[in-house]
Amino acid sequence: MGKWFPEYKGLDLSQINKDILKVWDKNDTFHKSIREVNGKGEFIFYEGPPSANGIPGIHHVMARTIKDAICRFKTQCGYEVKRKAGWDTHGLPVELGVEKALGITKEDIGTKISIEDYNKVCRTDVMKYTDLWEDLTRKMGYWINMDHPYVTYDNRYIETLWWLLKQLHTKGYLYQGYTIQPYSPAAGTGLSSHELNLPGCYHDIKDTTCIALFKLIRDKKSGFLYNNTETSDIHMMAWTTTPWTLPSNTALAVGKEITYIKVLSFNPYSGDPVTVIIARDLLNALFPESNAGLDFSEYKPGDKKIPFRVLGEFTGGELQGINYEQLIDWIKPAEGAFRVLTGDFVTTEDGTGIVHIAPTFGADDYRIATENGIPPLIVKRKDGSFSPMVDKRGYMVPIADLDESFVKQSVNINTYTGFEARPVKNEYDDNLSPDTETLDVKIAVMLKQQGKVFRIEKQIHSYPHCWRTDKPVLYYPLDAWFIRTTAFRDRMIELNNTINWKPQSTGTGRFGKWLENLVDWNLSRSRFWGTPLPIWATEDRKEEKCIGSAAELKAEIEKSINAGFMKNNPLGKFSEGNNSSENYETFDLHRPFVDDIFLVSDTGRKMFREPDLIDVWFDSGAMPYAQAHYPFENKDNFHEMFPADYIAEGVDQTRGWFFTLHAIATMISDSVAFKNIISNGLVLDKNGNKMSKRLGNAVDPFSAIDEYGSDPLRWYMITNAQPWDNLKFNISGVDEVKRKFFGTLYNTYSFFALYANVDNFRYAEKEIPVNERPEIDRWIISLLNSLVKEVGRCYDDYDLTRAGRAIQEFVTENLSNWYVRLNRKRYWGGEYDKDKLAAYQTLFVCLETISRLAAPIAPFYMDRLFIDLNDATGRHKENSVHLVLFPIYDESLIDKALEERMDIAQKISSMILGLRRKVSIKVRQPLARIMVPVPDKYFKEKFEAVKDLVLAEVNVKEVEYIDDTASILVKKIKPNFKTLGPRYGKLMKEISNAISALTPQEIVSFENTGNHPFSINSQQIVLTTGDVEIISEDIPGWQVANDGKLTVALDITVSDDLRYEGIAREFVNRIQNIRKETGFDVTDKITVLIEDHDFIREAVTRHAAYIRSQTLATTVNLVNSFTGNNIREVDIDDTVIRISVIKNN
RNA sequence: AGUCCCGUAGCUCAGUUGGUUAGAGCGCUACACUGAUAAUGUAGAGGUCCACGGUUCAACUCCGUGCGGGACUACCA
Repeated sequence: MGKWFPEYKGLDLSQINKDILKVWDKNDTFHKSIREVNGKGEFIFYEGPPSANGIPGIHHVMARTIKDAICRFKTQCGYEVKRKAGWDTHGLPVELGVEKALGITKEDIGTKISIEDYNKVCRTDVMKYTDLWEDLTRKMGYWINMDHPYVTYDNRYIETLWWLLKQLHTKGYLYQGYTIQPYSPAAGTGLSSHELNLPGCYHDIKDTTCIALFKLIRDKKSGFLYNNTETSDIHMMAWTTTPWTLPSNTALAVGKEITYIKVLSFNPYSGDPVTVIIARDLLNALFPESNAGLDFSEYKPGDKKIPFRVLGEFTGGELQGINYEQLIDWIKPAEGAFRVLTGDFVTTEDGTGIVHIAPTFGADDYRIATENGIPPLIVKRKDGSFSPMVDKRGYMVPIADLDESFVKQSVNINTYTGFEARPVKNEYDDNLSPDTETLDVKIAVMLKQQGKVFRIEKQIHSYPHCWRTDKPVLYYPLDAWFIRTTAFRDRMIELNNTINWKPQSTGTGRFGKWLENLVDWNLSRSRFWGTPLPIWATEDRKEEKCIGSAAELKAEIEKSINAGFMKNNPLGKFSEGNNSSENYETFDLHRPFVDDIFLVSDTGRKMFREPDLIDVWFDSGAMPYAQAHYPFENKDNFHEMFPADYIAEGVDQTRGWFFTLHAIATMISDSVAFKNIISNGLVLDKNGNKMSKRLGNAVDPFSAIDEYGSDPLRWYMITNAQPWDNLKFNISGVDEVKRKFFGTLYNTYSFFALYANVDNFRYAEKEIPVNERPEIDRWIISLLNSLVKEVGRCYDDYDLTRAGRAIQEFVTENLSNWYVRLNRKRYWGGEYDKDKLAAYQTLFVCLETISRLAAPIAPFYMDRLFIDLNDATGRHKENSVHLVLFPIYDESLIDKALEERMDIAQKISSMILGLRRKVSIKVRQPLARIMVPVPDKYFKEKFEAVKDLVLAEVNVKEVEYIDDTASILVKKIKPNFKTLGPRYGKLMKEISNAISALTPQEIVSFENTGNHPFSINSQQIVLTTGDVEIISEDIPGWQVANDGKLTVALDITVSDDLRYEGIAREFVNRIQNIRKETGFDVTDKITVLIEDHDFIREAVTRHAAYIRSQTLATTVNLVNSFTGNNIREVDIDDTVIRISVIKNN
């Protein structure tokens, strides 16, 4: 005898989770699933490596479900799905975590703790929650290959990174420059953006602002400006909140499309006439409209009201390229300075619409200056280095610090002397009292005396402060290494257009726009735990070397030893070509060890390593290469792992991992790194707030999985909202999924198993051809095939949400609530005949197909279901749903007409049930007939096919069609806007009114003749039946219900015959309940004795046979008195009857 | 500030090329049904489809401008 279909006491998804994990372990299911079928080939997935120094959260379950479901689906499609796990181990979060744990700050590293010890702590700390992560991976059913995960701190991983960097360096794409970064002069350190975002960093401070006047040089370019000027000079006005940057000014920026005007007026401080240029939109901010009419001749210096006159108008584009005189002549810059540029960041919201550019102190300034070849204002120091004219302590450079010949050439000692060695903000010098005149004020006053300023004002604005010292931050240029990503901008955009983004808008919008506005990638990080920059340079930076492999480094060190710069070779034990971890553990490429390596230049000079680390995003973005240790390994089969077919991460990775993957692949391989991508949104708490440990609203994935099992969690996350929408995570939603979807599916299976076991169904019989099965079987099979088609299409399109929703709808609505409900009687009792077999086969196939369709999203329960179905029948040789191929749909089994018929049946049934409820007649009480008006000629044919189902469902004897339309039906007519709208346009409103005004007679005649001519505004209009919708709304004297075109009427007369039958059904119901309460088995035979009573006598006598058949009773007798036990009292229509139900021996 | 996502019932979400009664589930209320029962059915209450403007015979749907929530990037005279 074959196995049974297992029957369960209840649905415990948490237990199933655990059981299935054991089964997978025992059968090694995951490894078996990594195979290809039918030569499908590989499907490559890249895992965005998590960092194991944090505890996994519920959002990781979300992201990983999305990853997992697609990979499982592709496995089911026959692909060999490659997916290597990895760990991200470098980076600031790790360091900050360690700093916190050790109670130290960045300054302590190298002093209180050695870099070596510090990095040692980082190395262990970063893996501290590895166990938790692996546990989550396992419990949530995330199938990823954990056998040999890549680890970014591994020397082999770093070696690939170095190789990649060398490729870029060789081609000139890796260069040193500087970048404007927030810097704390008081703490002597740069600040990261997150340090700037710490709460309380921004304070309001009061600054001196001024509008400076930049005198233009009259030449060919500017000549057109002077044609109607009364003054000999023309000035551009530029506003600044940091007058101390004015000495560093080397350019002015205007907006290309912005309109500027030339204004004649007086300098309010000197009283001299001036001609100035300002944006037209901002004219009245400086020159009040009310002063426009003032007489120039009456103006006296010192007057509050200053007359002005507009003399001309031009665009920013016309001003481009004009030269001006240096505003403050302390230090001369290199050639090419003092030019008007155009910049897209210039606005007319405040100031003058003209922006002063100091390339050494502003990010925008730096960028626009670089793009236009404008030199920054820098000074040469005694040690030969160059720096901005403000030093890192926040002081104007003292003349004494400067190179002597530079001073001779470029410094105006007379003018500079009063200002050198002053702090740019008083806070930087503890000896200065807060009310000391600031440098800003001093400069402003100086400009005022020289007539070079138009207005001086105090302004309050918010400004970032250093969180350690609480002193204002300085934006300061710091050395950094860059990758020239801008050189690849167009190619990156081109390649991006070939990527399938989900949602598309993230690709074209957020990511696409990011690429269009790309700047060079700042690779430098002044930290300790990370991949060191493999560049060595001589002290004067004239010569540099970029190292691309361990072997190369070893060889270079040998040269260095020969040159006498090193004593021994730290890579001495390393042997090239041996890729074992042992070989790669004989040295360490991290700091401080690399810092102690000195190389020799080609000219024999000593070279030092550049102290920076590289951005960790380079680590993760290089993962396609580095996980393979390319090109040191996998050189020939790299195409089998690159590019990825699919990746998925949170949308917050757009500028992170998504970008670095894309950039590196473009630069190194001229290829995309991934072909398809899902970027998901955030997981918020149920109120839409960000989850955080601090607020205590974070959901623990482990306890959620433990309570519900992973499947409901996964199902909820996928089906509740599209992945890219933020998910408001509510655990009650998980509970609902459990009850609604899994509960219903489990019930359906339980129902099937119960009867299949009774009848010993094992799917051993020959399959009954679908066209020989009953209508309702063909209907559910049709829907099932439609479902397979739809779900497959959705998965193929990376649309998990639609796939899951379609499956759920099918299971709960169609399979359970309609198919099983209507077919229950086919399974219990009766012969094991063809009809019953068809019922079993149909339901079995539905269940089995569902398990295969839903397996990617709910891998545990679906495998349970599949195994239970398959073990009893042995239909598949595979012992897991994850090893079986995705179902294939049969187009010929999809019958849309049949689906429509059943839709009619469902609607009419529910209308009749509604009517019964309205008049309070129980469904158990049979009724004689329903009447259905026939809306069109095909209707009768359609309804005949499903008539029996409807009648059985609503307990009515027969159906009567009403095709005679005129007499009893009350009709309603509605215009069909879709056909009429395009034809009549503006007349629609009146036509609509005319149609609703039709009398019943007119409607009838319209129906009979098939057209209805009439006129509106003397325009002739002819309606045909296609232009309107005629529905039968009411049948006077009947209980009637409507749903769209469908109408049904119910005859509610209860004759004696019907009443007797109703009573008999009441008895069946009571006896069934007694059977169940008493604990009889479903198959037990019984004897029923009913106390005789006038009210029920006729009913029981007439329908004894019916009662017997329904309740498995051998005898149903009326008696006057009882003996024996199990005597109950039942209430039938308020009459109490005693009844005895006894199991036969 | 820029870019992107979202805004439909108390809650979570559908709503397909614009077409006239805007749907589902949960929750609430009432009544039914029940040898699938931690289910199920029917009905009721609950909507200015964020606002305003435009296109159109017709806008939840298309366009524009705001407002609100969120994410990322950036911090500017």
